[in-house]
Amino acid sequence: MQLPKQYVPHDVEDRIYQYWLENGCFSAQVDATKQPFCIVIPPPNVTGILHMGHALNNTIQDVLVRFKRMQGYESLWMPGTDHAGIATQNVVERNLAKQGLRKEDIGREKFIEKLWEWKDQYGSTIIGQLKKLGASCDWQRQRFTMDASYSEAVKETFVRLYEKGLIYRGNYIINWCPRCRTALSDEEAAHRELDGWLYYIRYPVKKAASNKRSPDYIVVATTRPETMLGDTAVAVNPHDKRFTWLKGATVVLPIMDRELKVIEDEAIDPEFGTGIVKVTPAHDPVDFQLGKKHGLDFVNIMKDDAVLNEQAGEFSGMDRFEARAAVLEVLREKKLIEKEDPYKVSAGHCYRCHTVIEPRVSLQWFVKMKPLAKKALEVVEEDKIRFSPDRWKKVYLNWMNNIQDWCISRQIWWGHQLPVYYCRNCQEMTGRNSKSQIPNPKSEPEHGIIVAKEKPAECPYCGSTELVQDPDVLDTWFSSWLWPFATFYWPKEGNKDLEYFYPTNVLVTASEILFFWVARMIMSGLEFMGEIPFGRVLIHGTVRDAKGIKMSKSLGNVIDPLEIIGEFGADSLRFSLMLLAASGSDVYLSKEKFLVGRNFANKIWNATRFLFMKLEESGVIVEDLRVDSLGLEAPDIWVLDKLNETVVQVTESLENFRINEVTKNIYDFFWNSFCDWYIEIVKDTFNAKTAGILIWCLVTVMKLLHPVMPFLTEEIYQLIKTHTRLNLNSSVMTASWPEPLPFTVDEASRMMMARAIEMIRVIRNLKVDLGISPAQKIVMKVSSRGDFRRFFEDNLIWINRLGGIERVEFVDRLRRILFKGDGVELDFLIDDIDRDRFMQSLDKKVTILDGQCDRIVQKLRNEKFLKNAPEDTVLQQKERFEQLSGQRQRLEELREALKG
RNA sequence: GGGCGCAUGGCUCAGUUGGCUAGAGCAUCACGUUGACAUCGUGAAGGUCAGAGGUUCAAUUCCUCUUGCGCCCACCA
Repeated sequence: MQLPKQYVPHDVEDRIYQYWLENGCFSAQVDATKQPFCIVIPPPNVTGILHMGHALNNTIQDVLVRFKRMQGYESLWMPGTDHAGIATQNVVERNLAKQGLRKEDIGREKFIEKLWEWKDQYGSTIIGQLKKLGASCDWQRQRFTMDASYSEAVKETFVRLYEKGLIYRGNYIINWCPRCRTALSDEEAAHRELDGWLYYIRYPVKKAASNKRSPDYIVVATTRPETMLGDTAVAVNPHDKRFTWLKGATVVLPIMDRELKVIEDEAIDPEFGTGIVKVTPAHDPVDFQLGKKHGLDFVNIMKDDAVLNEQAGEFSGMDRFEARAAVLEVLREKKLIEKEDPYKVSAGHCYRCHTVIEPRVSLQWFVKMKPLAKKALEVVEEDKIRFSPDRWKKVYLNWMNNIQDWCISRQIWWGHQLPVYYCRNCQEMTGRNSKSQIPNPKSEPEHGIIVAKEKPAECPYCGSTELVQDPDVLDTWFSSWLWPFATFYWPKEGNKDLEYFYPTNVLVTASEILFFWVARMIMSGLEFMGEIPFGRVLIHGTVRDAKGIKMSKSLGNVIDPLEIIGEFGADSLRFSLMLLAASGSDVYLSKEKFLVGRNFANKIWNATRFLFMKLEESGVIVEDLRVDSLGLEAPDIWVLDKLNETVVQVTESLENFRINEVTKNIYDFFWNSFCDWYIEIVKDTFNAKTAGILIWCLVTVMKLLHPVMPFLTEEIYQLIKTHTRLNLNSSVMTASWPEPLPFTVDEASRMMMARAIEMIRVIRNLKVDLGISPAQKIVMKVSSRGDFRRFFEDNLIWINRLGGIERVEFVDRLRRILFKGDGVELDFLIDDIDRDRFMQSLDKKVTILDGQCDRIVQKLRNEKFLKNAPEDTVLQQKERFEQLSGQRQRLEELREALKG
């Protein structure tokens, strides 16, 4: 069988993935004889298309899961998707808009139907893409956050929290997205700084309380002038002497001609603006607090699409930004604007559609977070849950300590409808933004509100059967936060899977959803399971483009992982990503970066191809490796020692989530030690012994590399089976993780190899320094004694080969010496050497050595160093000095000899 | 306003209790088709480890400050 000269991933990947699926390689079962290892996938949105962030996130997970599986754990990677309320609804709404329809035109039921249709058709796109990436998820367990069983869990938790008094309904100021027309949580409002203006507006003073003469007007500063239409007070700091006269005065709101109260509050910063604040309790979070505290009126001036309502008088019907301009115009006309300063305005933006958020008083449902946060703080403080990198611990604790109540009701249709029923008889079914805008928070259960998993037959308060379910749905994260246990069909009784796999082991995620998701999962796990949901949180960096800008579709700077897979293969993509993703640091990508992975895959492929060729050529049959009976020679021991070292390092790096070290170590061993040295060394002495070692190294590397490059390693593993008689596992992915081979390396042979390798480098260098073509084989005269002489002669074949040497003549003494090493002197049988060039290179080496020696001498002459430094260090430096000065001495002699 | 992170050859990064000659890959240059691989081989050049100060016998590494870049949090009207 002839293998192609280049590794062609397309021929391999789909076939192998299919093989894994058919053999149930990804499925995990409860197995009491094994330790479980479980990762739950951060469920991608059903609207999702695989991007580099996913590729990074999921490759890390796959590496860990595959590693643990090979280590003998019952390894489960739980997959699934998130219904992504707002995002998905937006997509389907857009599709509807193409037909000129709004969701209201077809009604809720029909619209939901359309959403499910869309989900069935496109919702698994990203799952297919994850398969392309090589993800070894247990697909039979795939879950969706709106599965019937999952909905049960959502309802269960809502009811439990409500019964515990941790869920309440109330009129509060919330973040409102006028485009999505829904409330958002604080986390969903992303603050961004924009260039804006600070307007100074004059408010006329009608009458002052004191008889003293007072100004005709006061000046307030605002960035959102249109909100003045909802002003019901002005406020000053009680200690601000400038405005004592204002106390008891009546201020008139321009345009609206409304009388405003004057209030005093410590919260007002006298330094800011004019020291007087306009207060708009219904449209500003701070003002809302002031309004509640001082019993102000709440005037809501906007409809749910941020168009001003009838409360806005002449501006009614205008969009908020139109109204801003219009209000300013009127004020300018009336000469009520004192000044306008350019100003950086920080405004919340909807994290789904990026529209500017409007703070707004609204009747919503909330979760009380402080009680849930308590334990979630403890488990992280006590390191029961550990973050990697650990700096995230601080970020987490800081957020958790300052946690605010969570607004969970959304005014959209796609999602889990609140398990809340209103009795028409007891509850007046007013609209959400009824005229009564005065906040009326009640944590006591209200009459006529029934919270239950199923619709009750009648109202428990009055017996009426006219019950209506709350039309709102829950925040998507209210279902996602149950992911680590709801995916195991919690709260079903006698749940063996849940018992076995929960708590899960590692959660791998980007820092962006630390608060949205990770923190909340910790709270929900503790609350509902009474146990942490995972022991480790691995936080990786953000994927950026070559300039360091975050990759995003809207910026058009994305590199499509599927395109990379198409061009270079999934393994190349994975390897390159893992190599670049140092733990927790951001990844800067450009297309060229994937060449490393592609080239490495190709290198492995060709080394394999070569080994198979040699096997066929020589007719050697490779059977299981028996190190003790092979009669290992120096290069064999050397390479197996390096291999052992690699096994240890790679295993340790994986245990510590340092995946970029894994790729580096394997790359280095395979390319340098194995290909550049060992294969070259044994090329001419290929026999049963070396074949065994070569194949053993290859098998071991395939295992070590399998978590990162699953396809290539499986393909080669299978090929090894057909080319040898090794007793291998059916698949590399279920093979056992490598252990270091049990043998000890004697220090002497290790030294011999190191010296031989060094000598070959010297010979190669000499050729360059002497102006000899590397292709030209030279005859070398050698004077060597003792062990190294013996080693030299024993290993002559490969030393000659790698040094480009025709033959070696051993002599007692050299007349001319080109190199003096430890126990060896060399000369080339060649007359016309480029003496100047050679001298030059010698000079340079001497200079470098001089510098190094000087530094050490300085240290060794320093009494304080000798006194204070540990003995080891001093000894080390002394040895080092011996070595360097020896080298220097020999170079000096060479120089003298050449001169003379 | 508070907190965090990063700054190492042209580029991307290693450098894990302070002490071997600060390493690698890519890019550059020179040479090379020696029976796998030009997606390759051999070799070379390239670094005041951002700046200043401090601790120490010794600092890329620890501390302080400065500068530059990035991120997160916050009720800066």
